[in-house]
Amino acid sequence: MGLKKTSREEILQHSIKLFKINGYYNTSMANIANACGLIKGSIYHHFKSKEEIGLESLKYIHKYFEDNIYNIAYQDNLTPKVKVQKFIQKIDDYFLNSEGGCLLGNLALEISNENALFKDEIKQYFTNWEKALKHILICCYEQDKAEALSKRYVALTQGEIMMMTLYSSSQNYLKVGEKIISLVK
Amino acid sequence: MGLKKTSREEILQHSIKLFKINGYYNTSMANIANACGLIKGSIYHHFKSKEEIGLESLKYIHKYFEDNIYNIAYQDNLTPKVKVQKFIQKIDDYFLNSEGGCLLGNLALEISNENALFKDEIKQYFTNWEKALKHILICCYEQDKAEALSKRYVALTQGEIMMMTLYSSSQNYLKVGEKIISLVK
DNA sequence: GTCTATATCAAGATAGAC
DNA sequence: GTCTATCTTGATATAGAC
Repeated sequence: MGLKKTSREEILQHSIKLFKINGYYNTSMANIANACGLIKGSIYHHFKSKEEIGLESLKYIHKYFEDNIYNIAYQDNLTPKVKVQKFIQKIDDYFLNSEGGCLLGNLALEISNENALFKDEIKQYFTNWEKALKHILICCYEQDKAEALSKRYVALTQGEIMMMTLYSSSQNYLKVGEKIISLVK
Repeated sequence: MGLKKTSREEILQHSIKLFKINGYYNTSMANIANACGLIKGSIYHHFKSKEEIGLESLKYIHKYFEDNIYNIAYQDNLTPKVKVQKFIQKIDDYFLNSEGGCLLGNLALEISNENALFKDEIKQYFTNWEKALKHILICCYEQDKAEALSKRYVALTQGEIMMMTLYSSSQNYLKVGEKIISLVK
């Protein structure tokens, strides 16, 4: 058994958890290193700066959503009803098990004003979320209506994640998904 | 004309703006002092710590909402329709002119996990917001429905503030208020 | 009430040994 | 790839002169 080599991905996963729960500025390189069983200097072998870790963390989550959730909307062998059910199911699986809520939503409020790269990534994440949902809803609604519904439900989901985190209760969050599913006949 | 004496309130107003736009941890005592035309050491004459400024900032906003917005719901000389119109109008006036969005929403995601005092204040702010809206909606809906609608609209408002800040567009935010108003006949 | 000056600590980051 | 050690900066906070 060789010695454990810490991978970039492993560092990102620990970073994501810390950023979500404690925030970006309130998470130090020492905190990240400690979570990985390293000391802070060692992290710089894998990433050139904290900002790079932050941006890669956002991209990592974004890619997960693209590959596992948004893509459901474009699997045109599925019926719209099945699509929306799978889509919501995957989103719920993620956020009901995500301590600290939504990293991209959190950082949108914490630092998107300060960092254009972070802001662009976060905007793309939300824009593509809306696009995917719209692509499902287009089955039952005209363009403008489908788009308006999608935007509203992404915003509402973020608002409910905020409340779920604050009140430690998933009750109202879950109703959002049910409502979206009911929009598709 | 005597020399300007900096008041606690003046410091809070500058702090609130900085916290909203740049975040809590990313705003330093030096930033706050600079905005007030002081140097950082001087702030400690007015507040004993940054944490006290943070908590007082939350309470300051919360009190503004209580005294100027939530109270509208309890002015029982007004009709429900007028109440909801004034209520929404005041909220829109605030957030459409609030660079950086909602301080209490922002700090809910940035640090409520870290600071129980902050978290309690933020929860009270949202709970009282929901209660006030429910008190208006109770004219047209039964208890449970009024409460569910209130919670949903507070969450949606926070989600739309997030999107408004991110995309620099108030279009979707404004539709939320229209929808709430239309709920009351 | 504000200033200068400073104490103390923790942050991000780098160099070089192993 | 990880470590020890260190550099530099900026953070919160305090003491005491004016």
